[in-house]
Amino acid sequence: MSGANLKKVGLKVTLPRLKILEILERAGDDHHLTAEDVYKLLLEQDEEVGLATVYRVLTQFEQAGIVRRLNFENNISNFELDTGDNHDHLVCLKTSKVKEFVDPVIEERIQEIAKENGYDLSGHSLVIYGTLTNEA
Amino acid sequence: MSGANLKKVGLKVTLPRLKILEILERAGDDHHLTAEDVYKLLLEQDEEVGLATVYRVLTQFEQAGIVRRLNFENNISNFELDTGDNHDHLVCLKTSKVKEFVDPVIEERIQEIAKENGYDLSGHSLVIYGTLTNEA
DNA sequence: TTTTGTGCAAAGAGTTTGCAACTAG
DNA sequence: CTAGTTGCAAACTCTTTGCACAAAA
Repeated sequence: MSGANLKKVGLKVTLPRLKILEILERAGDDHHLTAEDVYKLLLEQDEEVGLATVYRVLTQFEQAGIVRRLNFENNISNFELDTGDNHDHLVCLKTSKVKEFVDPVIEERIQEIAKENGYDLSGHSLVIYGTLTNEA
Repeated sequence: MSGANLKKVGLKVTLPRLKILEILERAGDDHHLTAEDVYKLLLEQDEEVGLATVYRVLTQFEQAGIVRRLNFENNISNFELDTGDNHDHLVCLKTSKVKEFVDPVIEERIQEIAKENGYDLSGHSLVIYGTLTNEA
């Protein structure tokens, strides 16, 4: 993911956008960042980017399919790079650590359930909540 | 559900609480009301209840296990009577109509996934989004 | 009467927007 | 040059809180 990709979706290649992309990449799998998180990380590396810009950029990325917006229980948005695999999430209620998983069985049932009920499926959101017991 | 049940969970039987309970009951399966919805319904039947009270009461009901709080995509809370069956939701993106379902296969997979990943399962949230095609 | 609940207005959190200054193409 | 982008402050939406008054037990 880089400048070329930004251009491809019709977004000018600017410093804030590149930096935010970089932060999302660096965050990896079990960090699903809030806008605030991204903003703070930018400050830590002495980038002068406003919080409003972070929101705008994340929203644009979402619309461009670069980023997924996740809504966990707290009514606050978390963002992750959209890797294309349509994974779901396991959230630890103690540590807030997030793990990703894909389950073909569930995936299939979801499609069937949508069909059975006369819905034209467009997506789903599955979050499993629990507490991590013995850390691997 | 009535005054007796309120008392059982340690809540005084008051008019706002009874009226809100009544509204939730009347709403039925495919109406998952926001606090605002409940508030407006109260006004429509000429009940003088403040929005803050609606929020307070719904939160108390949630803690008492009378009500479930649902968070769909929009980061706004919807409330429904907690019937005990742990159902999930199908949401129509056009009409916002909500349908409930229970799927044993998915239920089982969720338990397995939690275990496989070393999580002590405490709950989950599954929402399927789609558009209702030919209304039944 | 004592405890608990209520209404109102104000505060709070997260997010969005208007606008003048700036910058990539 | 000029259309798109940014930072800031102000606005907005949903939700919670402080407090004086009111109602339940």
